[in-house]
Parts: sequence; C-alpha cells; structure tokens
Amino acid sequence: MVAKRRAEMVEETRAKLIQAARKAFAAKGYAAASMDDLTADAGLTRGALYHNFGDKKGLLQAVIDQIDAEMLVRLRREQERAETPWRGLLAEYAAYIEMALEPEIQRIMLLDGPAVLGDPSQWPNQNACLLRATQEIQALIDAGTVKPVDAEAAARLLNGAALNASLWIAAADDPHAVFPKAVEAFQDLAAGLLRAEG
Amino acid sequence: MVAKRRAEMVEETRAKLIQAARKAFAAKGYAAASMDDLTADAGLTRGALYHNFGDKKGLLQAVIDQIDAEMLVRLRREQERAETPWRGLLAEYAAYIEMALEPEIQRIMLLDGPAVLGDPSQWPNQNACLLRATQEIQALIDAGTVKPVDAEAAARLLNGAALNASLWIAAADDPHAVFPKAVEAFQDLAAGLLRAEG
DNA sequence: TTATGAACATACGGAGCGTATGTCAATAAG
DNA sequence: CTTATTGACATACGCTCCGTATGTTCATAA
Repeated sequence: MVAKRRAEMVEETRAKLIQAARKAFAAKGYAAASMDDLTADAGLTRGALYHNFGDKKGLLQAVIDQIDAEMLVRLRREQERAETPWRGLLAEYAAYIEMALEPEIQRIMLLDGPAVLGDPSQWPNQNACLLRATQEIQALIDAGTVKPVDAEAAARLLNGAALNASLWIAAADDPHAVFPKAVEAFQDLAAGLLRAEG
Repeated sequence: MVAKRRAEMVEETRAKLIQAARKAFAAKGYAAASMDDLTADAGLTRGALYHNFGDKKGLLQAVIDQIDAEMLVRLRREQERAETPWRGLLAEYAAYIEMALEPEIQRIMLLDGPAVLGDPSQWPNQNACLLRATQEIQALIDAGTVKPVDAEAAARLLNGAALNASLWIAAADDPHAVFPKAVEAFQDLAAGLLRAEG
C-alpha cells in the first residue's frame, strides 16, 4: 500500500460517505436513515460527515449532485443516438421515465429531494437534466419544429409528466405492463407542442 | 354553555388537531413540525393525538384527506361552469395549478405527502382529484373528443405536469408573470390528447 | 350504585441530530 | 531540525422528539 496524498484521502472519504448515503437513503428514505449507521457502514463516524458536508442536508445535496450527473450522461447518450432532435427529445424522456423506475433515483431524486431541499430548479447544481431539456426545446422552437411556447415552461411540465409516469409505473402491480402505456401517453402529450402541420 | 354530546366533543377535538396540524405542517414542513408544539397550540397534548390518529403519519393522512376533499369541491365548481367537457377539464387543471400555489397545498399535498406516505394513488382516500380526472378523460375518449389513450395514464401525466407547473410558479421571482406561461404550455400539451381534426 | 370503557393527560425510555471538544498527522514557519 | 499550526477526523454531550406505558376523569351501562 503506497502512501496516498492528502487530497486523495479526502476524496476517498467523501466518496465512501456518499456511496453509503446513496444506499441508506434509497433503502430507508432520507428521514429514516440514521447518520450513525450510515457512517459506520462506511467505516467512519459522524465527525467525518459533519466535517465534509456540514449537515445531513448537505450530504443529501452531494448525493443528489452525483446522481444528477450520472443521469445527464445517460440522457446524453440517448439523444445522440436519435435521428432527429425531436425524436432525440422523446428518447431522452423515455429514458428518463425508465431511470426513474430505479428505487434509488425515485426515492432520492423525486420524492425526498424536493421535500427536503425544495424546488429542484433552485438546487445549487441547477438540476442539469432540466436545464438540458430547456435548451433542447428552445432549439426546437428556433428550428420551427415546436410551437413558440416558453421553453422552460414546456420543459418543466414534461418533467413533471415524466415524473408522475414513473411513480405510476413503480407503484403498479405489473410495472412491465403499464410502462408502454405511460410512454405512449407521454408522446401524445408531447406532440401537443409540435406546430400544426397545416 | 350547554353540555355537548360525547361524539360532538370528539369531533371537535379531532377538528382542532387537524387544524393545528395544517398550520404547523404548512409552515414548518412535516418533519420539522413538533407534535408537542402542535397539540399545545390546539390546547391539548400528544395523548389526544395518539388516541385519535395513531401516530404522526396518521395525522398527516387525516390532514391530507381534508384538504383533498376541499380541493375536490373547488374543482367541481370550475368544471360545472364550463361550456364543454373538454374545456371543463382544462378549467379544472387551471384551477388545480392555481390551488397548488397556496403554500399549504403545495407543502403538504405535493411535497411532504408523497415523500412520507408514498404514491398518492395508493392513499386510502385514493386521491379524489386524480380519480375524478381519470373519469372525465375516459368520458372524453368515449365521446370521441380525445384519442383512445389509457385514461389513467393521461390523468397522471397531466397531474404531474400541473404539479411541476405550480412548483415552478411558486419558486419564481415573479409568480404573477409566469402563471400565464405555465397555463398556456399546459394547454398546448393537453391538446396533444385531442383527436386529429382530419 | 357500581363497574366499565372511552377520551384524554402524564411519565418514561430510546433514538437521533448538531455542536463542542479532543486527538493525531501533515505541512508550514523559523 | 524543531516547533507551531491547521486540516481531518473521532469522541462526548445535551437537547429535542417520537412512541408507548401508565395514570386519571367522566359518561354511560348494568
């Protein structure tokens, strides 16, 4: 074992705490997750946690930033694969709905996150997924594909629709069966943004 | 002061507790609201609370049921005023967005409720608002106004869109300015459900 | 009249969060 | 090379809060 530099040790500590927090928050929810248990699971104590993240909310914020970044990568991949920008947007939202089925994302990003930290758009990291969607929609408006609506408004409503779609699917008796229904309904809704073909 | 019947006293106690809880939950959020403070504010103690509602979650559920019922009344009024069923649905959702601007509804029904009690459609009271929307959309499908999508899917997505619209408006610097943008974007989206006019 | 149970209040124990304090090692200063 | 300082944690403490167990009172039933 080679001696590690100071900064590397710190980064490793933060990573271990965030990892443990993701597991605990996803499994028990933010409120029920004990910081004693969580830090012990990472081989540390609450001292490390308060030193690195300030308080419990700070840790949640760090976890959310990490997950948000991961989601952004996946969304980017989906969109790059699509043939047109419009289909790219739809593909992104389909992927978003699918991602939101993962308990970790649903519990942390969609339920506890807003409840504890407030409106996602006000988060320090500015919710990269939302920002990205807004820019894409604006581009589609400029290109004449989409009606001249407010891009941010459209992005937010689509995000909300996708979120509820995921909650619905996740709570369903047979998630596999309702998934296509949700995606279909979503695409019908989104089509309302297209410019009339006349 | 006339002597009151036993049942009346109980109902009054429950009402006072629910009222105090609405205030406390709306002001501080569910997690930060202390049951000692809350019950004292109602002139009672935690004993009354646990006797009537079981636990803290039970009280939240009672509060949610009450607010849900109130919202249903207001939605009904909006819809009865409209000229066509389709415009009635749009009017309902506009009212829904407007209601969701009230801190009490936003905090309790839209943020803490789902985070603490899980998916709203699984609540005992079955979220009357959602149920109502589903039925109206189904009727519009039967009437040929709306595409033959899954009614519940459509209702859930519209609810999600309306919810995020409200969160957006509430967090905006100038809520009054973004409100019409949100409603317009919502109606564009909803129009995607209409049958093609060809 | 007495007994029973509902409707609360009071008392108690345990868990959890945040902070204050202590410890040790690495770097900086002299 | 020695010493002072600071960062990166661990430990200890107090406070709040929830849930339950145990009283207490009063209405109603027997």
